[in-house]
Amino acid sequence: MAGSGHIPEATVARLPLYLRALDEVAPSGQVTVSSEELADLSGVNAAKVRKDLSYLGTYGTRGVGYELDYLKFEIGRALGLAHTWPVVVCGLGNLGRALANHTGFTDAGFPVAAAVDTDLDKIGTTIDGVPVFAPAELGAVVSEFEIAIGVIATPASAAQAVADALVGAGVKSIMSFAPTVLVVPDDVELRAVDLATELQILGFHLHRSIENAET
Amino acid sequence: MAGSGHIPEATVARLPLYLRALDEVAPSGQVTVSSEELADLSGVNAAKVRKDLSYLGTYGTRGVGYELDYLKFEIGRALGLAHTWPVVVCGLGNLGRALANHTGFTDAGFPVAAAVDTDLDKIGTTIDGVPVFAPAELGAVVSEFEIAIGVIATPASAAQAVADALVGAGVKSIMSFAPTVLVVPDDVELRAVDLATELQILGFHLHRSIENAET
DNA sequence: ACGACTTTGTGCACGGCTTCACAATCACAA
DNA sequence: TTGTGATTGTGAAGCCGTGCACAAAGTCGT
Ligand SMILES: NC(=O)c1ccc[n+]([C@@H]2O[C@H](COP(=O)([O-])OP(=O)(O)OC[C@H]3O[C@@H](n4cnc5c(N)ncnc54)[C@H](O)[C@@H]3O)[C@@H](O)[C@H]2O)c1
Ligand SMILES: NC(=O)c1ccc[n+]([C@@H]2O[C@H](COP(=O)([O-])OP(=O)(O)OC[C@H]3O[C@@H](n4cnc5c(N)ncnc54)[C@H](O)[C@@H]3O)[C@@H](O)[C@H]2O)c1
Repeated sequence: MAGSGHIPEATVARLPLYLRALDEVAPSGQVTVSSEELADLSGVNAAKVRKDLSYLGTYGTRGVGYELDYLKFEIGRALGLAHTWPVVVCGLGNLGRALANHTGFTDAGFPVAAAVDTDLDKIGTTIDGVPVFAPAELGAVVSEFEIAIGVIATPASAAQAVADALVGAGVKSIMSFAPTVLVVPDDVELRAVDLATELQILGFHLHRSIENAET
Repeated sequence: MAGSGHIPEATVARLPLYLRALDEVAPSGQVTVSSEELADLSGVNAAKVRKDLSYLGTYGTRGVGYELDYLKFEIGRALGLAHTWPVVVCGLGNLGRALANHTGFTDAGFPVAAAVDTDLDKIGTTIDGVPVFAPAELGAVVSEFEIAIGVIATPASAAQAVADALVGAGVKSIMSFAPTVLVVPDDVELRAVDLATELQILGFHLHRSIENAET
């Protein structure tokens, strides 16, 4: 079964974890991995690992496990890892600079090729090897650097306008750090990373455990 | 029904969104909000909003909507927002500094009270108003500042050791940015924010839409 | 060649989340 | 007081993801 059919979203979200786990095993010279081992390394259930991999059409060998190199290749292919997707960072403030300076993204195939900011002092300069442009130049930047992904790291008040500009420039994938609801067309993939919300969820659990302790 | 019973995790994750949406409405002088309006502002389905709010035991008025101030109070109470939860940032590199310098966390009730780092040049100094300590001092720091949440922004290779140290110091909530699997006891709440994985998920969709276009 | 052992692939049942649809309920005007 | 219009609260159905459990299928030692 399985094969190149539809891959569930939950599975897609775990594929990068498997890939990372495999990279940790590789140096050991090991040739195969069992679903159990992969499960331990990636922090998920072994049955889930097997079901996930079955969606790729990747077959392991019963009694042995999965061939390491082949599995890495298959997961990488499913994720489209052969391609590199250049990123533009919008808003080079505290967070934007940290992102631009991060080498891990380039290593994963997502080089930060350019940035845009409204700050006149930054426009025209190169920060951490990343050239900075004015927002008005976004369209040209997207074509020039073949930008595939836009990262929004501006204040929340500017986020929707930046998102609109990215969409207008033809960008189909956006990752936003701005704590606000963004509206984008259906064919644009939006992932919102909301750190304050993450903290509030932690706060909720802290709060509740205290309440329960008092009871 | 409902009341102070168990609140589903999915609902908890949306409560901060509602709170943010309500803060946007407040200045308008409006007294009540309908579930529909709240749904638009927070980007979720109206029925979901009503069901979520019903878990809080917060009752709106049929034909009218929810009283704004009362709703804000109730959601805030459910999230434990009365309390402030001091945070320690572990690893003051690119990302750690951005986090430490971010005012939004303090505003939301999560002040960055202290940081730890192995860099001898940083230990003993104050960066962006945050005092920096050596990892060995973590236990003392946690008691001294009544730390409730630990944020891990060290290289992945050090993340598990830092997590262990946080757990050892009695911290029950951890937010990690390190791209690695962390193991913590059951009574410790761990939220892993993996930006490279987020990008890879976007990459997957880009990859697939290209594939489909070719077919 | 064969049996013992290992590990995969998946059918199935379960639980949680989402969404629809609508009766119940309230405000308010006449 | 009664009718009208609006909006909530929730039962029920459907969907998706999880995890168990086990037959199928391979390896390996003898
Ligand atoms: N710093 C953090 O650790 C952190 C944490 C969580 C969330 N965030 C969110 O990330 C976003 C950025 O945070 P920050 O701390 O880097 O803010 P910042 O104020 O340091 O930086 C914002 C940058 O965006 C630029 N900018 C403003 N309007 C712009 C526009 N229209 N187009 C392009 N650039 C524009 C500014 O010039 C500035 O350089 C905010 O929405 C913030 O809430 C930040
Ligand atoms: N910078 C980013 O935008 C970004 C994006 C995604 C993920 N991350 C992840 O976040 C983490 C931090 O990234 P960064 O760019 O800030 O790295 P960095 O190298 O700039 O900073 C790491 C900091 O941690 C300190 N450190 C090292 N070992 C430590 C220990 N045992 N205890 C305390 N402090 C220690 C170092 O002295 C340094 O200051 C990494 O795991 C990285 O993969 C970063």
